[in-house]
Amino acid sequence: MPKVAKVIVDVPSRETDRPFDYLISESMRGWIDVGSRVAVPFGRRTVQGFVISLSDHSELSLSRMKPIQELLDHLPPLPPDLVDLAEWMSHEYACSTISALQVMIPAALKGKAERYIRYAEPKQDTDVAEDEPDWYSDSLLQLDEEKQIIDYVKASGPVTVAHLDQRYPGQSVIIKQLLKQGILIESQSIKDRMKIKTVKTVVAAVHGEEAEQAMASFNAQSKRQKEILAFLLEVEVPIGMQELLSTLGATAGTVKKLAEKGFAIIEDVEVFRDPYKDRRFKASKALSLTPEQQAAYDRICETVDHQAYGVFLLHGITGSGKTEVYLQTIERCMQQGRQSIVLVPEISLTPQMVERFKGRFGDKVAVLHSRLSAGERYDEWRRIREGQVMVAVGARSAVFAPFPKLGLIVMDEEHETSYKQEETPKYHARRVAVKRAMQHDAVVILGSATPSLESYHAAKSQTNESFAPILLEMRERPSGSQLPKVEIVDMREELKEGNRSMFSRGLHQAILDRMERKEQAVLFLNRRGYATFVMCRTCGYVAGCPNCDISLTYHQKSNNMRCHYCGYSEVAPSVCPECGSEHIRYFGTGTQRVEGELAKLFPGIRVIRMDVDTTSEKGSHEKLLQAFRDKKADVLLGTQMVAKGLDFPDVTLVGVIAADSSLNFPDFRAAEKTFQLLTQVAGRAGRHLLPGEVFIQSYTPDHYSIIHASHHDYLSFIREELKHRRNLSYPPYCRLILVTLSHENLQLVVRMAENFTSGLRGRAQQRGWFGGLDRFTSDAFDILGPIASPIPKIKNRYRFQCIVKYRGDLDAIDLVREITNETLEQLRDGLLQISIDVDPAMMM
DNA sequence: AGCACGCCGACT
DNA sequence: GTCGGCGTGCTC
Repeated sequence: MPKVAKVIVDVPSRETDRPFDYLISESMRGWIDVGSRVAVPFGRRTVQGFVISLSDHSELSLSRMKPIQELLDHLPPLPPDLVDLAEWMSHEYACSTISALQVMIPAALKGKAERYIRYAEPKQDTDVAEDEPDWYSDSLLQLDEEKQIIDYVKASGPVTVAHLDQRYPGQSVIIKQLLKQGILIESQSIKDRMKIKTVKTVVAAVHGEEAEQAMASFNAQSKRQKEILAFLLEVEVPIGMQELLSTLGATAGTVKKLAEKGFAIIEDVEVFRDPYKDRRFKASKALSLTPEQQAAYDRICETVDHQAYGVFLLHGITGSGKTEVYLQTIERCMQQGRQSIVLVPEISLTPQMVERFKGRFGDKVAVLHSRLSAGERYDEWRRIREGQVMVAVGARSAVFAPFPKLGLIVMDEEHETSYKQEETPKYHARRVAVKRAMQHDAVVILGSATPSLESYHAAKSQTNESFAPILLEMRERPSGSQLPKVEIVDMREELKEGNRSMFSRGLHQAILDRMERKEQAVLFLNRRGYATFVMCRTCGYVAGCPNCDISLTYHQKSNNMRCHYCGYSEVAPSVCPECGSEHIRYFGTGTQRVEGELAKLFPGIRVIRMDVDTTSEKGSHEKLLQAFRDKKADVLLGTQMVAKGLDFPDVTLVGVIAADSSLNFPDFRAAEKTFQLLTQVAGRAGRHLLPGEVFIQSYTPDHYSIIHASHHDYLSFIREELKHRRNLSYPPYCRLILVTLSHENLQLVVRMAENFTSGLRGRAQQRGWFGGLDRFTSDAFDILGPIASPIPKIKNRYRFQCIVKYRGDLDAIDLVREITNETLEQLRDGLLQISIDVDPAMMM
């Protein structure tokens, strides 16, 4: 039996990001496992840690090792495969192992040390006894207080430091002294943030003849007890204390008496907080599949039935019934005794979505989402860990659901950027899902109407560099309904003809029509963030970087425009360099402005506005949508968030105010994002009985992303976009790492950023990464920057960034990490922060 | 991250 | 002369 445990301690620092060896005491052997959560002494405090492996040996001598102090859970919170996955993540995303482990478990298990104080029983022949005169000789006043504290601790047993501080305020000095003298002793143990909720249950402890004897033993006075026992004998199974008391009108004292006599047993039983306890879910049965659905399902099942690893990219237009394919594949897995994970973007984890899974699989489903309380989340997670459910539905982090026999991971809307975590560890759930599927010989289904370029390219090229999904297509809607007609409106024409408003005449008229017909409209303002770009309203010209082909960001203070990839900058023009028009200015419209304009142009119009301001409150998101569903408004006006997962029967008009604002967002994915957004929006209208109409307003109406979106033509779009990416060498033709350095001192951070890039460049040169080695461009490795970050200062810290471009087969992550460590060592002031973002979703 | 050890300024 | 400032180094 192993005596040594390698433990990753919960101390977030670079120096402690490695295993520490601990002895497993005799009594704990056999209980400690890989994935166990333990309390260990670390320095002079106690911290939480995770066992990542067991061993019989250690580099350290026995005497230098400390024993594990405490085992914190009955069942290790992490199965071994997740421990392996955490180590993989720490390499792939250049994050600490502890941060990877922490993201896998619910917040409730993030235990912190609590300090306890108890009285040290004086031993007859120790120094403590001899020291006594010493501390008795202090001033009488203090002596009195000391005595009080000692007596209190003696009487009440171990108490927390916090409690003692509260009871004897301002006397921490005395307590410290007593600790120093060894009269009081301090200990620490890990306390979870959340307690397991229990409920008292009662069950009869006697049966048959015994029970008869017991029943006979009651006298007139103990009539109540007799009643209770009779009841318990009848129900046989344990019954909740509350239920027992209320049905019989008895009191807890009576039941306790019965238990004391040994006739009944009162037990604490764990209960699970069920967030969907009061909801009724309409049971649903498997629908019959269309030929397309059937073909996809059959192909996937082939792999599922072999219990082999496989990734499928299910490309199906909006309304083609992808969810039904997921549901039936999950069913198939379940029949084989294997569990499934369903990942959905947080924003579409709506009650309707949950209903589909609960309706089909009932209480075999656990749901994990951010709106749950920490306790509810913890309980749902435990139902997974303890094998009580077969399906986990949730956002990004549900990819870590600790199932024993994982058979399937479904990732719906796989192109969504919310699958990339923006905080450390900055993982992408898609990559993690693929990795987990490999570990488990499981299947991944990536579903989307507009697959990401990464996934589509991987499927087409079948270079198994990262993963090579099998492409499955679904082009029809089971309902047979047609995709709506999309009209592109050229806003330059509108301006030319004297319409300076933000609504084209066509859209204006369409809104009036809906108000008259009592139908509804969704207006969509696809503005992302604050970044402003410079655009000509006459000809649609947008100032872009000559090197990077992304829009330049306008800076008001200096009146210049900059590229936040490579640092190129030029003065903002006052007339359009293309057509000479003076209608050139920075561009950006807020939802409030649109709302004001609507009120002005359409008297009496009822608008629900949905943006970060109106949805910051918990639950407000759903409330607003419900209000709109109840027809409390004519128009729903919002940003991205209105585009997803919405399905309103009375919406017959969708308007995109300005497709340009997302198209010219300074990011190489701007066109892709625009296409996805527009396709999604276009798919929203007219899904029901009423035919739908879509207006897309733009100053660059001939851009391929707008044209192809209007024809619902994914293939043409992706061909064109892939060509662009290849020409400029952006993903999926290379990989990127975004490195951001920050410090309060501007000069310092500039210098360190330069040191970092030159260090990186030098080392890459040594490895021969520069030069004409690769397939598409001149270099296999390139560094852009350093330049000021798009947000150059956050919380008084100046930020500089650089972008590392590299061919996927180079271990650039390792090199970046190495140089990061060296840079941090150059300036050991603890104030320099370097953040590494592998495969960044947003380059900000 | 904490926490202690360790070596230089303004106070009883 | 001491309290305490935070630089530096370590935690199995």
